[in-house]
Amino acid sequence: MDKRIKRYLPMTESAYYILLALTEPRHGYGIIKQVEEMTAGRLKLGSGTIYGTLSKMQDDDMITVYSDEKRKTIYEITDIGKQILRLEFDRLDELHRNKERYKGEFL
Amino acid sequence: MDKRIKRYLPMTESAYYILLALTEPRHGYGIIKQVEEMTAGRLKLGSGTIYGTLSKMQDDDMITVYSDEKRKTIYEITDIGKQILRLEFDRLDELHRNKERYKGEFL
DNA sequence: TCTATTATGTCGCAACGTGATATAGTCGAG
DNA sequence: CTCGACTATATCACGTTGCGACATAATAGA
Repeated sequence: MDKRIKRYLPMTESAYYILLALTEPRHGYGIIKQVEEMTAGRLKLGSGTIYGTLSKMQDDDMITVYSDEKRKTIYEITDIGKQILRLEFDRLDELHRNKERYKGEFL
Repeated sequence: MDKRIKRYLPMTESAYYILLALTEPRHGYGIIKQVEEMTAGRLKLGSGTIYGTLSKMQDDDMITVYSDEKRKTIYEITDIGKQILRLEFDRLDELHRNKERYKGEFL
């Protein structure tokens, strides 16, 4: 596992949901709407957040620009992106386990 | 729910584990060791991280300084701190549910 | 025609994590 | 009794990041 991958962990909530929204190729605005749906309206991503994160992810080969139809830019997750997402899944599992283990102390 | 609380969500991994380590009052170094144990050595908090986060949390009444025995400073979680932690638990539940729901698409 | 929605992009600020650095007490091995 | 390892706390500067604000424009419907 190289440094490029490690740099992305822990993943921010925004970055995590942006990647998770890419179950299928989507354009920026579609990602915003998908994340809103996944979080029941809780998380509304600002344009600076998606387009900023998206171009950073592109630099790091986590996503590719899929196509340009009219003025839409379609993003697609790469194998590297999937790999990082899976590592984040593992981290989330750990967080979840520790939550279950200790939450009783804080009720 | 006031702004003071909302400002802490989403919580960073470091802040989350620091609070979670306060199941009982602990001093800074004890928190570092407890977090290391909870994460099986994965997360080693730097001194800048704990003492920085700890004094910020103190400013926001999430923790209180419990006592000074010799040169140790003991930190204890407050009711506000517990409240924020519980909201973070809820957010983590949502993350976990969405992970379970979509992870199949990335294997 | 006007307004809401879709759609993309940039800029600067504030916040955060962290390593480096400094300081000092304790305790066991040699 | 000395030396190194570990315990313990604290501050500073640095780079990265998230994100709101702002700008721009096309499209669809009222």
